[in-house]
Amino acid sequence: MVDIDNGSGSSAPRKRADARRNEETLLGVAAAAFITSGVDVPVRDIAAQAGVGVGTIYRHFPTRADLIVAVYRHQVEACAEAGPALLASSSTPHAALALWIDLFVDFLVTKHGLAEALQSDDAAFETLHAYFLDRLVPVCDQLLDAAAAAGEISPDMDAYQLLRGVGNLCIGAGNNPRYDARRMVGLLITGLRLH
Amino acid sequence: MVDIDNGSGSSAPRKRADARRNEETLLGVAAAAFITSGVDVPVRDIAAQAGVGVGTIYRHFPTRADLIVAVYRHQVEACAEAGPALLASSSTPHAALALWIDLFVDFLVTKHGLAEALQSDDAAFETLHAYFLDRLVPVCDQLLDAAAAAGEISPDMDAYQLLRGVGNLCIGAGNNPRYDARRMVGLLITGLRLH
DNA sequence: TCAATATACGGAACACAGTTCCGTTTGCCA
DNA sequence: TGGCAAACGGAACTGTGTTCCGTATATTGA
Repeated sequence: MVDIDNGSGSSAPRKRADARRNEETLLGVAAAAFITSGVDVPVRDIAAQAGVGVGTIYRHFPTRADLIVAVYRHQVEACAEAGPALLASSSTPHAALALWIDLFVDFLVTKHGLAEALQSDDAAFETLHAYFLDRLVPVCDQLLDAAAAAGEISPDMDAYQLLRGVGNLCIGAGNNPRYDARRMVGLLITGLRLH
Repeated sequence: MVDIDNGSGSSAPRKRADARRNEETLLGVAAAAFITSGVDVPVRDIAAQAGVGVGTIYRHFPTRADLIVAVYRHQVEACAEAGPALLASSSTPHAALALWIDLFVDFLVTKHGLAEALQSDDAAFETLHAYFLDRLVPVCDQLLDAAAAAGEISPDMDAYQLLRGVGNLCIGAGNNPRYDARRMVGLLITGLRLH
């Protein structure tokens, strides 16, 4: 569904040069717009900024979720890859889990509206949901397993549920000085620990 | 902003009978619609169900938030009043806090879309936000103070922040069997406890 | 270099929900 | 019962997502 390559190699028939150029431009403009206006920024605004028609956006990114995924793919990958690394370098699995969750939270709270979109049950965000889950649940699962094996946490904590809870706690952070998502998530992870 | 009385007493000039009747009807229809379609049900749908024009809804309830508050006012009051009662009847302040939060969570997870609306930064939900906060923050504060005084929790937990976190955790509950908001909130409250 | 053609583009048009506004109706009181 | 303030209904306006199709153009083969 989301295919950003095709700059040279790969099998697909290879896209036209203007199409590739537009896709590139759109990714850049969207990234900037997400920062200034949140991921809910109107499609028309992005189109206008990029100097293309709305049709062009929809052709490249059939749903808003596809655009969001494309913009943040690198960062999500980095987060996913940090999981095993932290597990190897931390003093205990629970510490690794806490650090990894911190990474995830830092990512979410700096993306205006992303946490909201991630939890939305709107069908338009299905792809977004699926991508994050596919990529991060296995990593989280690994960390939870390790912590459970070490007897640090109860073995019945589900990775999906934990990520969902953490994502929920990040909603509204970043535009409300009285709410500190990091602190709340910290409490949640503390609560996970056995004694 | 929200005035539902005027059936007889009070000072205001007293409303016309048809107006009072419509308000009553709208509250009933809205309550039913909120259950079947969530608090985001289109205004037109409520109007059609009630057999009135949309203008009539807006006249009685200037914003959707006013309608939601009117529908759930009794339950919120009950929740607020349960705070001191639980504090008096529980074994420890932390236990009272946990029970009270459970009450709040039970309320939220059974109202499709309410938790989302509560955290939305959409200006239309300002009234909703304000009402819940005005009514519940002081109660939560009292419980937190008592628990802190008993040395059960850290004294720097802010009631607003805790309620916000709990509200966030309730988002998406009730339409996702894989996510148990009660469990997540339980972890949060556990994490609050010192040792 | 020059058609021919598939590919991509732009933006008008449509769908849908919130909200406003005003001509019409109706309850109330003298 | 007549007059009027109060309330009503719903058409119309706004903003946003999404679709669709006539037009433009990159690419390719001759």
